[in-house]
Amino acid sequence: MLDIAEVARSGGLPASALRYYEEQGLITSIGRRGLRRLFEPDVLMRLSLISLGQSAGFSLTEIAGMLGAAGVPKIDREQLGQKADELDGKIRELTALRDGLRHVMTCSATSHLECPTFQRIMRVAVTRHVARRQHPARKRTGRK
Amino acid sequence: MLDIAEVARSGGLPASALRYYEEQGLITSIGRRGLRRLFEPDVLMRLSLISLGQSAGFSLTEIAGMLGAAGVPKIDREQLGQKADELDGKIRELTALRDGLRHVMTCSATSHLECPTFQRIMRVAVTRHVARRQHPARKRTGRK
DNA sequence: CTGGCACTTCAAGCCAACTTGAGGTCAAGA
DNA sequence: TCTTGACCTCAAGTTGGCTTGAAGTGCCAG
Repeated sequence: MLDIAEVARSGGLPASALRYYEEQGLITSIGRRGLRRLFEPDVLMRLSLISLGQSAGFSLTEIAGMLGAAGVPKIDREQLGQKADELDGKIRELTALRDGLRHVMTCSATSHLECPTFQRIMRVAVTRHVARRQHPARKRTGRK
Repeated sequence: MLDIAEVARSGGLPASALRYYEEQGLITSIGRRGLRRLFEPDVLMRLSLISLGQSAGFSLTEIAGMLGAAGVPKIDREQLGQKADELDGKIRELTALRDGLRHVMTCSATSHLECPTFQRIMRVAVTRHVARRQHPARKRTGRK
């Protein structure tokens, strides 16, 4: 059993964030010592996954969905597959974007927007991206 | 020359967003017809790149930096390399995350947090991720 | 038993990225 | 010429993900 300060320290985020996550149902405290929340060590793994999910561009709500509301993995397999496919698309975009950046570093066209190699690289990413914008896999709150 | 409505239509985003982007220096209108902004067709490519950058998790400010403030690609090569490296890391994380999701779909351990295969897959992503959180490549406004 | 300090709650604030609304302008068609 | 409707500006509102501040509580040290 870890108290909130320990979780905060090992998890690398402020206690306020932990309270917020609990409020949002992303983590659960397993009891109290006095006022202080107590967590199982498990929560650290969960925090890592949350952080990972965030950096993958998912909202806390979506992450809550993937993790299962209360530690229970009541996750819908089909939905998971969808997420995985979304990630595939994103990965390909990022790869193209990265290649684009690397190309710009070494190519010395005055305007990269006119460099054919750059255009070719970017066209891949952009068309994929636009396609996904037209058919959003599921509701997205903010504009992508 | 495209008027704002045409850009909005082809670019797939509302005119309000275009005005906002201009205000933020991400795009430039090349004149007015009456009150109405006019843009060069170039702006469409720029918009795609902006959208792409956003989906890669960069802020509008960072994107402005990469694109060069005013169409000029006054981009610092070293900084670009850094961005590319960041993307590499992110790509590896997303790949692991995707594998994790696909695994969860097919593995029927009652709690995935206890399934060793899942743990192995996730450990890769998580450790990379945590490492990057400890040494943030550069200032990040929002918490990752 | 008495502090003190780290925790607690709750409300309000903050930033990014836009959107919405009120009130204004102006080119183009009838 | 005169209307009309799509644009304009500027201020304020919205959402997500937290942080901050004020006021309270309770374990542990002394």
